[in-house]
Amino acid sequence: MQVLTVTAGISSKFTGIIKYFMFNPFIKKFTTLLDLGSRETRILEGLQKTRRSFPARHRVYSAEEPLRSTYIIDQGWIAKYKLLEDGRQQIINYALPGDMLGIDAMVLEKPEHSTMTITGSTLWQVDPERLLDLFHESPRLATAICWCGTRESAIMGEHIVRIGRCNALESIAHLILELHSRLEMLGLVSGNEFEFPLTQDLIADTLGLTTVHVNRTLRKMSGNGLIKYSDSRMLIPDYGRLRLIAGFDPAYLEPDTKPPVTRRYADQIR
Amino acid sequence: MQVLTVTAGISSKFTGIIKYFMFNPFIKKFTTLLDLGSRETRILEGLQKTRRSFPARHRVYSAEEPLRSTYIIDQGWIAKYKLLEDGRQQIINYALPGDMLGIDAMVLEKPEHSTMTITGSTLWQVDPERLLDLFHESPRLATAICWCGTRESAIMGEHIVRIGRCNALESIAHLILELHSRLEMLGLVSGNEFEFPLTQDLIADTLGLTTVHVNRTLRKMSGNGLIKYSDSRMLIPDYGRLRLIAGFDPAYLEPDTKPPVTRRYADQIR
DNA sequence: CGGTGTGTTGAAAGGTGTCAATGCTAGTGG
DNA sequence: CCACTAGCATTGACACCTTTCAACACACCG
Repeated sequence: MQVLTVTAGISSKFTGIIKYFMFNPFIKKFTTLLDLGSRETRILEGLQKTRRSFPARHRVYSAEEPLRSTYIIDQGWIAKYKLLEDGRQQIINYALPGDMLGIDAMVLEKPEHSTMTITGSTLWQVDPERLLDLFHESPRLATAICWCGTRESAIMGEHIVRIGRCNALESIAHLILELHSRLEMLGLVSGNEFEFPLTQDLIADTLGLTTVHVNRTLRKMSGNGLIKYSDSRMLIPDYGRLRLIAGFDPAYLEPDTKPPVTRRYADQIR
Repeated sequence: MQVLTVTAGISSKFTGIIKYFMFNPFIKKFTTLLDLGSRETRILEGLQKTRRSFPARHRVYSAEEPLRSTYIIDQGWIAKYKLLEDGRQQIINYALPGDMLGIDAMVLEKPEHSTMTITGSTLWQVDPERLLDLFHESPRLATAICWCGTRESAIMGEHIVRIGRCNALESIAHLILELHSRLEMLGLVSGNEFEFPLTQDLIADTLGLTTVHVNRTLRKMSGNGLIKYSDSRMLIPDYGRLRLIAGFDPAYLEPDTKPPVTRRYADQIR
């Protein structure tokens, strides 16, 4: 549990900076896109000031109230969702360690969605005005943050396709595979098995289905040996077969190795 | 048709800069968020170099091929969509005058979706590396571009809700009202009536329905006096009633007047 | 003039939702 | 240690929204 004791902004005198990278999913994400100079690393670390913990099933912020903070997820699963007046609920997206939450706060008074923790979670609370500062201090990091937005849009786009044009089996399979890929990038998958804290209720609200139908589909998938699912853990016995059913291609989750942003201004690494 | 003859980067000596703002949906969009200095205006104008026209139902770029350009829409409707292997199609989003297309190109080799024109359209073609330059030249504009991304995410979020949790009637109503609001901001609505070039086929691919069902629902809506729809024109006789059915609130389309981004660094207007 | 794209309608099939009841497990408090 | 509750998973029967398949009308266009 040494990870948990790492302090924000810790000097590299105390902890090898490389080691810190490996343990901090937020900075690690940036290094997959850009080579970071030490000044840039310091700026990113500087964002991570206040650390807050939330229990499972706890609202982080609500679409009803003004949002004065941005967050960076250190650990835990968070759902962004919207509520309809009659109680219907739709989950828009999931945020995992390293993801940012509520960047909206930079340009909007109220967020476009509400958020709740799925599991117990710890977040870095960031002042949105500090984020604006970052845009002025390091244009390279600004583009990287834009990339985070682009990636999230890509995820939402896939989400739209699976809700709109896939049946229950396909869309559940696709959701499982997406989360699998994202967790794998975080080093949270071992042997195609991973923590999967979503209840059937949540899956239903994610894919626009009912709990009952999710249950039936999940049972069928278990029966067919497509998944093994119990005790909040998911196992994918035959990745290829599941992938085929879902029509899943993880490309939209992975950063390109050679986009313009990595080439241009590469000499300004600081 | 004077609008069409305005040249990019035109000097304010020739055309009052205010007038130019009013005619250019891209720059106009920025002015709703930020007060622009003349240098910033020049940077934005500088982006709009090559102007290209496309006929209706024409692909602008495809998810299969590398994307080397970003676009700014001057006029026309463009659909972002994805194709599944078996031919199913899902429209992710619509882009209207003033919107940007393919910002992905800044950070990705291949775009996350394909695009096609709905109507005949004219676009400004922008070099994505020039966009990167913009991040370095004007952090304020960079944040504004981020805001464009945030707004698009908000639109996609609403889209997810209407596909996932709304029935055909609700989601069609919601789509109509969203487009109505967006067109209204562009000054393209007169008396709750507006050009509506979507075929029932396209509506179906947008909302994850079938053409047949869209047709039936649309007929029912016409029968109830909810809409008047013919000849590519849409009329909303009773806005309040349609709004109620759709559960529509245009807040997610409108920029806040006082977000942090407009306050901080306001002294750096140049 | 025929072809193509779009809109329209009917009948039947099917996926998904609704309602309702039950079982199971973990946690709580007495 | 045992009721008791809350949350989640599971199942059956039935209704309904939506799809599928098929056919036809209409306008536009080369």
